[in-house]
Amino acid sequence: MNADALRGHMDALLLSVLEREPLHGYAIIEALRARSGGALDVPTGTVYPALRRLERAGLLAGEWASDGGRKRRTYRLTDAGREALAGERSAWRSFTTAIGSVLDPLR
Amino acid sequence: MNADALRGHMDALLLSVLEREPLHGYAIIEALRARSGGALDVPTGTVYPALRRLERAGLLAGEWASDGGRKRRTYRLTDAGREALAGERSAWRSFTTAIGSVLDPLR
DNA sequence: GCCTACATATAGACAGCCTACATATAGACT
DNA sequence: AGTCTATATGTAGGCTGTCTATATGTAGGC
Repeated sequence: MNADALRGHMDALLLSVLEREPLHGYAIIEALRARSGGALDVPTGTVYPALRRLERAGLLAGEWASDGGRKRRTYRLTDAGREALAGERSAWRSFTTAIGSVLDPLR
Repeated sequence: MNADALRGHMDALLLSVLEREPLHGYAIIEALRARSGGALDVPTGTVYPALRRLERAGLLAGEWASDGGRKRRTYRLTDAGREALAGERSAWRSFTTAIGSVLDPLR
């Protein structure tokens, strides 16, 4: 997976994976890998700053928790995050339609 | 259309639009707009540098021509460009499948 | 003369994803 | 005890490609 291709779609991925249940960063990375069948292997240096950014934007709410000795920062979708996710989904459809109509010779 | 979303897909778009016939930059922009039903309106400051980049990479070959007093630089796909286009198409399918599998709740 | 469409090009800003590094706990194996 | 792997979070700095803004010039309509 080319790095640049992800540009601008990271937010949608993070919001989407948090739709059903709150997760912490590491679990999010695993969920992305699992859901994509291994195609998406996003480095920590991408995810953690992105989560912070989304939290600052009010789309996520983060909270520290402890499981044994390990500290985890668990993120959940805010209401604004849920709205943003709907927008991202819509944007994704427009995006694939637009690029697809150029790339796909039969259309 | 969000600017960042295009990242890493510009090459595929440009190669694809040049697949059938050589075109000059301005015509490429119009072709992208037409094929996408107006969704893709790529600024000149994006296209011209990108064409140069693809030419340096050996995927396109550019040639100056004149139509009346107007100078045009017409680009055509090289063999390497045709191969690259096939790779871009394949990458695009992988990409949409991967992202789609995360974004689409029914899958 | 002025405006729009056609046509190309560059400089500099900006954003976000990456690599690499730093830190720390838990558990398995030797 | 020491090592290794998996778990878990985080930052600094680099890279690169898209954008905005600007510049230049021709052709044709009004």
